[in-house]
Amino acid sequence: MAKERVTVIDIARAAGVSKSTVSLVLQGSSLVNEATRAKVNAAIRELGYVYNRSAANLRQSKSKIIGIVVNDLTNSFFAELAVGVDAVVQSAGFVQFLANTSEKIERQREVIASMREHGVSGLIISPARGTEASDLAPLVESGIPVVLVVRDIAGAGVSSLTSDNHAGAVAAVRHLIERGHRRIAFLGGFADTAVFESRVRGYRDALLEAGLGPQSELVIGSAPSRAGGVTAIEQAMMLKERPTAALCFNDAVAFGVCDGLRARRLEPGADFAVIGFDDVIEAKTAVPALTTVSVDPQGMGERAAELLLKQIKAGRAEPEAIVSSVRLVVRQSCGAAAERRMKEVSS
Amino acid sequence: MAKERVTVIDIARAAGVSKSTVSLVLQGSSLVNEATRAKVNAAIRELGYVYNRSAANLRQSKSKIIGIVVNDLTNSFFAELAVGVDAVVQSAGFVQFLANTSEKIERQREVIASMREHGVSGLIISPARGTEASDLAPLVESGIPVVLVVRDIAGAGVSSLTSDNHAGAVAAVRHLIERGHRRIAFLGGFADTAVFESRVRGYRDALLEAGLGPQSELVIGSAPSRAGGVTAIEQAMMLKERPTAALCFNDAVAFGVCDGLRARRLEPGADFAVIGFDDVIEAKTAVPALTTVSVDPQGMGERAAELLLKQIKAGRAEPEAIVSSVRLVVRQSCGAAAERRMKEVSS
DNA sequence: TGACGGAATTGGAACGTTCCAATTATTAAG
DNA sequence: CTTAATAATTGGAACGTTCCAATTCCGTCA
Repeated sequence: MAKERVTVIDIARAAGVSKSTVSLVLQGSSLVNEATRAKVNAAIRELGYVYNRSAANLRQSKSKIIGIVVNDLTNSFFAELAVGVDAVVQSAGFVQFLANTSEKIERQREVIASMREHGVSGLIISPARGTEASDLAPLVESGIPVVLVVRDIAGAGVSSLTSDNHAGAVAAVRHLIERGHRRIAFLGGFADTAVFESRVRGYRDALLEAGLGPQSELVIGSAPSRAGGVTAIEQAMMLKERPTAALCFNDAVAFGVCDGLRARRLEPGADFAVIGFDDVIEAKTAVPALTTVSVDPQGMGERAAELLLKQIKAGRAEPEAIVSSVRLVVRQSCGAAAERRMKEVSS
Repeated sequence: MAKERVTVIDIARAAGVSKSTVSLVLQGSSLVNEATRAKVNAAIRELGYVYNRSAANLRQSKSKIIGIVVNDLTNSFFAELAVGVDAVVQSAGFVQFLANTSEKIERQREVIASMREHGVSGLIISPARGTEASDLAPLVESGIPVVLVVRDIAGAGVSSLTSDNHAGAVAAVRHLIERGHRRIAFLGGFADTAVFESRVRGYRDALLEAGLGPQSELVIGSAPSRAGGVTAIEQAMMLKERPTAALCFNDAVAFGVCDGLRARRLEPGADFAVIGFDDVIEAKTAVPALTTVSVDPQGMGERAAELLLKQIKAGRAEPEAIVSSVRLVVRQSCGAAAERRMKEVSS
């Protein structure tokens, strides 16, 4: 029962042609006669041939693999990003090699090395916290196209695709100010990331623009998770002057903030306004539906993949830094929808 | 700047040894002298050599890749499963090839074919809805070790790792009955899956055991998502005789049910008892914390990977069907924790 | 000194594909 | 019927590694 591997040579023999012809058929070449193509395909089915990509890769010294490395797959933002990438990558005839680093630089180094050994033709990386340009240097020198996504790294010399975090935060805070809020917190996230930095900067700028001084005690970091959101809002509610609204680092934190609010018998959307960031799928269906800055992770994954494929096709391309625009999606959790409904009725 | 690929031969030349010796070093063979090993390693670093796995795979006709195909990566249950697999697989020196089928049989066929072409040494599959034994036949005939996870497929002739859905459902429903509930609903999930079938069977058996007749109108299917949970509970509340408690198909549905309850000004845990299934990470931190049947997706991923690695090592092993036990984790959403606290105080 | 044995090293063949240049078959034109 | 042009097919080399059998090295013992 231990079957020998069937190779192009076996197919060739069965179909009465040469291995070169079989190879041509495999590649869908137009050079081969329709009748022989049929014969060959029949033999392939007959013998249960499976293509050996290792051999092909070796010969052509290139593969149809693209690698994607994410820092936290259990965060649904990144899971969605990955499925976005997968969708376009596979429809371009590539296959995706996905690795999760759990924010560990060392693990990231390993998986990138492993991907290079497998001869990926390109890499999409959402770098782990603390990744520096020097960590990526050997990779970019090798000339493999790389697209950094979500988190950019200064001086890395590769393309990047990030969201306009600053503008998103500004829009969210302006909206809260319009709704009459004066004490607005920024909750969650690790302070040492570029994403955090730009979102907080947007938050500060919007506050300043409205003449509301910098309220440093209202910026409260935490793990960027649901649990982190709970602790952040608890901390915020310990202040003598409590906030009445919060912009959260991401949607997971925002959900945690809602949880923490309810634990204190406060209803998010009614008693306290909360705005998230990212617009993960659950944001729409949660109760109250989450007002959030839509980043469209899946769409970002798709665009990153397209950018990468373009670079692969073009050979060596100039690195470009794309910042994709975001928009505020107003739902219930900031209390705005209700007010607007009233306004619509009264006008 | 276009660099030539550096190969073992270049290393050999630089280190003044033969390519065979370099190969030995690469494989960590004990045959090679410590001094030469050092020389070779120095040359490897010096020239920036990167191992070509395609060539190695071709020669040895085996790879260090294991494939994992899941039916829905955006569901955090499966994302966690994947990270569990990744953890053990990578510490065994393998690398993970992850693909998402989005429940599409056709896509599943493609990714499995692609993985075979890449010469994976084993496959962990959480099959798409409607997958039949015949879909997997060519794969299992090829002798590649396969472990089915989460969803078993009758007659496939491969190992499987599932959770004890029946026992979990029985435990959950018994708990609700003990708490005094008499009208208990089963909410969410697609009726044509084996997982649904066994959970509902457990639900029915527990009801029967307590002399509560079959309450067929209380079994309400829906998409196994948060949005699905909202619609299911809405439907349940339209009945003339409303339920007072529900066992949900999974945690996502349970969260949706909580949302739907709140939309009707009912507080989950106080006014209505809800129990989930799976115990995803958010279950613990949600408010109210979700009572749920713990399936430990990450642990399941780890066990599936271990099972697969064992089979790969053993060559051809007898297929085994493992059903991993589950346990009811009582938190707040079923109202039990509060009662118990009262009891503890009074006793 | 020579023979022996274990440790370390080595050249060449092989893995299954693709590419290239060359060959053969077919058709069209004169 | 010959020649040219085009279409279809082909054998062999090459890709970078590992494996095998063979060889060299070196110290030890008689």
